[in-house]
Amino acid sequence: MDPGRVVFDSGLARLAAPGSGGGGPQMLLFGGSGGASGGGFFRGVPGMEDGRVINNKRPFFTTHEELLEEEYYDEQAQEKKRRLTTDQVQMLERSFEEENKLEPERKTELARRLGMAPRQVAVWFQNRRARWKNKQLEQDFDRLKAAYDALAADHHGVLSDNDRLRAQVISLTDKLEGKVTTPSAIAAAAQEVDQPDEHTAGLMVTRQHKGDIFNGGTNDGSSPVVIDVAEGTNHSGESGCFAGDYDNNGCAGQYGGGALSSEEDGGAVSDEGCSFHLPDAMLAAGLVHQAAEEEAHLGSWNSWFWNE
DNA sequence: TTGTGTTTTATTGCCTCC
DNA sequence: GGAGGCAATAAAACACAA
Repeated sequence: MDPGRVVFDSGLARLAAPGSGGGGPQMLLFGGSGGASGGGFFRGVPGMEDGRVINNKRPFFTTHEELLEEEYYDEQAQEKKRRLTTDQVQMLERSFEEENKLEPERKTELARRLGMAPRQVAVWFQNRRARWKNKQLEQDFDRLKAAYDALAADHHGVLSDNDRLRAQVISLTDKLEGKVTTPSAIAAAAQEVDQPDEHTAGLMVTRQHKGDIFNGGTNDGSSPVVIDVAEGTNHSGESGCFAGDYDNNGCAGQYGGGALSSEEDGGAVSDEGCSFHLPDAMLAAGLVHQAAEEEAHLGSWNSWFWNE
């Protein structure tokens, strides 16, 4: 094709009707603003004047065969870019929805039907995949954020439960004020307090005592599970809900360290002269455990406890 | 009209696969 | 080694508020 030849006629009209026959004059990029931004087709395009090539630059409209020449395309790349028409974009979008990867045959066919260079089609798909990926990432982020928010709300609920249970502990402590020094009294106190709700029970089941003292060694699941309040831990190695809440130094606090020392501390109980209070069923259970250890020193009351 | 932010088109360089 | 994909980026086109 003569480099100086410019085809004006139906270039845009054909673009407005994609697929309306191939082989005719096609539009390539560059060439001013084809519509939205106003101005003539060739406004501001170097080498063009009244639609005529006035130097050795190629025209904006050319044949399909030339569109397929990458060399020609590269040559044109030095000029201004222009946006694809609405129809071109729509068709590309439809094609992208069918398959977001572009096989060579499809690329060639799309380029032919849209009057674009194959490389242009490839670039469009590349950029479209990038936009699609970004959108996916945004959606993933939104989903994760929603999940996080739900978890945070749930966590807030747990904290509220925690506060409520603390208040319950204080209330029950008041009710159960008084010296409790014997295993039978402890057991009675434990029975007096409210049955723990599901949440409290969950908190209580924090550790299966190895070598359960009540059963003489093995824990078959039927024996009491105790919480180690003396260490102020939740038995996962971290400070738990009640960590630091109870004075574990000496007997001054509600729970004297000696009185509630766990078997990890050696199990030896030295609560002489100390008195302590039972806050609720949970802690009473801890005291039951503790008292049992005391009894272990004095002699076995295991059978007594379970047969009581 | 102009400044500024966003979107779109295109390039570059690197990587992977055949 | 060539083809194709992707991330990063440039730059033109576009949108919009002041």
